[in-house]
Amino acid sequence: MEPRSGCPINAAVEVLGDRWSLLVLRDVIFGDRRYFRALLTGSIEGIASNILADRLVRLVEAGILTRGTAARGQRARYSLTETGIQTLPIIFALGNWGLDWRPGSDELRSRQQLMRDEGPAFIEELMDELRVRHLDAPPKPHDGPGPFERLDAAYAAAGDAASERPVTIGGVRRAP
Amino acid sequence: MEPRSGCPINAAVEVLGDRWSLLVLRDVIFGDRRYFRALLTGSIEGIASNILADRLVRLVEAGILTRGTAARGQRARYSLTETGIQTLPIIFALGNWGLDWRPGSDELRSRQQLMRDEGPAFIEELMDELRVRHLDAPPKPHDGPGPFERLDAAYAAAGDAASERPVTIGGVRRAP
DNA sequence: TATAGTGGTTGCGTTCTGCAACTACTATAT
DNA sequence: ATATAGTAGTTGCAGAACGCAACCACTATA
Repeated sequence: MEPRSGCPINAAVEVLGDRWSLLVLRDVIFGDRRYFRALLTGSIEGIASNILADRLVRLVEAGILTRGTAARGQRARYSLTETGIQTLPIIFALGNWGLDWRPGSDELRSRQQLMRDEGPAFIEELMDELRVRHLDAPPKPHDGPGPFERLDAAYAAAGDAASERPVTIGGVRRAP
Repeated sequence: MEPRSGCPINAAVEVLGDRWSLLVLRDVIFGDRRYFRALLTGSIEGIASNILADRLVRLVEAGILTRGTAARGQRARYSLTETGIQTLPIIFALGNWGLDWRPGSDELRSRQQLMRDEGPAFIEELMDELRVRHLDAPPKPHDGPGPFERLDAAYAAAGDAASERPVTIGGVRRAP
């Protein structure tokens, strides 16, 4: 994989510029999916197992993920490196653009909306929390829920609202 | 091109997640390359003509570029839309990551370095200038050189420095 | 009338992607 | 001991995307 040029934008595109790598990272970061099966079955876009296997190898080779030592057939845990944690601003920028200029579902858009509303400090907070989860950094004390808890709460609220609306009759919630 | 999911990150990846689209946009934005031949011959990564033609069609379809009306064999000028201008933060984030975590050449890295050093306001300044160039927005008055002139100067200085160093003898510049 | 320049298109071989089935191993329950 | 479920992948194969070189249709200039 010799680089096509010395441009830093190209250097990033060569590693991350395909239809799956950034989605795998998204699921590792926001979904806290650390195992092959979790990434495979949890992917809303439906990644194929051979593609996932290939991307995990590439991301490890690029120094974005590390793979815990595990023999074949054993649970192998993937962790973000600092290099991987630093892809969050890229994912954030992509999500903001998608939110503004592409269609999408309300549930999934709510997470991006919250991140943007909270401002740049929130991204730093998320990255700090990723260092705790993936790099064994000492936890920082928050008052109140952590950044990922707030994201999950926003997502759950939007999901409930979206699934409630069509099955609510006379203000009474019905079974889905 | 039905979306694989309603996630805004995925929505952006579906449009921009390949090995060429963002590099074409980089050349339109930073190199001010507006014509097919300029993009083709100016590409440092060496894009093929059929790939470039395909990407221009896709970027126009996605509402990122517009194509000036021109018959076959006539110069057709491509312009950024507001949607296209708003990809700058994505390109900026990718470049920052590439600068930090991937190797590259000093000349090409200097532009990214300057953008980062100047801070977020500089990105806004660049986007404003793109609106002038591509959307016929009224020019904003600056004192001193515009943002792209500053970038080009940084690039030229780094390029000179890189090519000067080995051919400078006794402090006197020699012909390359 | 020729030459250079415009924006592409066409063949053709290579690489990447995606689906389904399968492999090899471990852990747990019977 | 044997069956079952769960782990992380691998393999085969077909179709799509990519990349190189050559070519096309048109315009402007000499």
